[in-house]
Amino acid sequence: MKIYNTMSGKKEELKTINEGEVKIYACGPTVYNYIHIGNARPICVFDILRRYLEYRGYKVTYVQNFTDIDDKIIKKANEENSDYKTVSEKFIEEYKTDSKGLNVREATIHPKATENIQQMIDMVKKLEEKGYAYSTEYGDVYFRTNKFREYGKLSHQPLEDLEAGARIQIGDTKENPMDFALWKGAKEGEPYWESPWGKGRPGWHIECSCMAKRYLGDTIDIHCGGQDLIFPHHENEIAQSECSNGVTFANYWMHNGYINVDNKKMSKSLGNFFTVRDVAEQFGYEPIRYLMISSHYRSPINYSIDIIKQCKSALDRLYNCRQDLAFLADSSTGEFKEGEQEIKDKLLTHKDDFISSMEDDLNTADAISALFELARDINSSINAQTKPSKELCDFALNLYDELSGVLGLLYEQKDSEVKDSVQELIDRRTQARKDKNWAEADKIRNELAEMGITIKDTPNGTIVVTE
RNA sequence: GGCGACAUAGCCAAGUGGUAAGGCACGAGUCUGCAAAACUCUGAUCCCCGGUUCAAAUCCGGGUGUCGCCUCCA
Repeated sequence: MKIYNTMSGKKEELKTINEGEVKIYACGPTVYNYIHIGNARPICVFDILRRYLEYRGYKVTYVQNFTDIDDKIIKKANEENSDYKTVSEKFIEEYKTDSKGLNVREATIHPKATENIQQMIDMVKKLEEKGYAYSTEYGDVYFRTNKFREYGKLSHQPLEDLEAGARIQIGDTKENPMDFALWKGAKEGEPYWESPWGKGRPGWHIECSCMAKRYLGDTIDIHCGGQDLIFPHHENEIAQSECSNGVTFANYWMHNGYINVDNKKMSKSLGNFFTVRDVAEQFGYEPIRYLMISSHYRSPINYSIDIIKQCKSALDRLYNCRQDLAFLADSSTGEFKEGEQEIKDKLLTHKDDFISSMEDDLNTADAISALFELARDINSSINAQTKPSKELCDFALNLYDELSGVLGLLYEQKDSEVKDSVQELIDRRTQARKDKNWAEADKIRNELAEMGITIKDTPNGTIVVTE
């Protein structure tokens, strides 16, 4: 598989440290609020990366952290007259609700920053011993950026250029404006942990360096996150990890593009965000996931209600195909018939297309078009036929589920169990239609509609569409 | 100021040298008692100007426009 590596700026063939295994670290949320559509993008995209790698036979260890101690969490807790732990625990639960709704699989490990304080203290100590860190009179510890010659290698900006744009704060005790906090001395009323530098708490960047090291090792295969983490977060992680461990931190860096609103980046600070929860309540979760898949993960996406509606319609098409096929598979019998082998071969070409798209830097937009082509062939070559064999139906259904499963789509499977009372109405209507008693048939259909049940007639019987 | 991304039909969006995938919406037709679904058909000289080439949406140069990072942010 080819992956675009931010570090090199090129697509590279994925070569893992251990054959057949991939170690992935994905930066997780700071839990002080509901996630918005922009946050949902890396969550969905890298879930698909993981699913695809597993589909291709890799053993994937996927670590995604929760930042559960941070300025913003403390601020939120103060606003609500609460404490950081109450806030973070609440929003970890809310996060899990949303990610489950988006059909994102749980990470192999979901570590929390506060469960790794000792590891962070140890790493900061080590950096201090090696001369990469210094403490100040306020109990803060900073990373000495100009000691790390490669600082800026991920964002492709030499330190001097970064400095030129940096803001210097009055009263700053840093040696250099680009130095960043590894450990923050506790201010009055803030949560703290004991450390060699007094009471304090970890800086944001050190968390990820430590959790990646603890759960995946000194060098990992893929590190991923949003483009806005390239600088300074990931740059700083590299500085911390490589200076303390002495080896390359991550072999591949993957970054997803932004979700925009009216062509402006969706962000909490701009306030132009839509929460996943709100959109899901109106349209369901799945159109959000579909939106992430419908374009390449590095391209920007312009969010709008209209786009979500389009995604929903596109999903309906995929669901319709599957529903008809499943219905048919249920009622059909027998082994491959004459001519069906050709149909099978034709369907398989879409699988090849699907895989080669995914192999090319996770081109989900191209991959999903293969799924639509598969749907079209299933509709015309199987669903429209009166008596396809059971073997062909099952083959097609398995293939369809296989490919949609890699993308994590079509997970809102409708309950195929139809209530007896409903089935009875449908049977009565079927009889009425046989008798050409259209008035009675339409009356029953209206009754069903009033119950919120939509039906459609196919050559192979009547299907319940929604209930 | 430094670094970077993007510009393809009404909308969304693939395609990185050989005359434009897919989806949504619209229209026409087929099928069906009707409805729904499905199927078929219809629609783009790929932001502009040069250049390279037998051949460019695709490479090079120059414009124009939009956005991002350099500050917490996915």
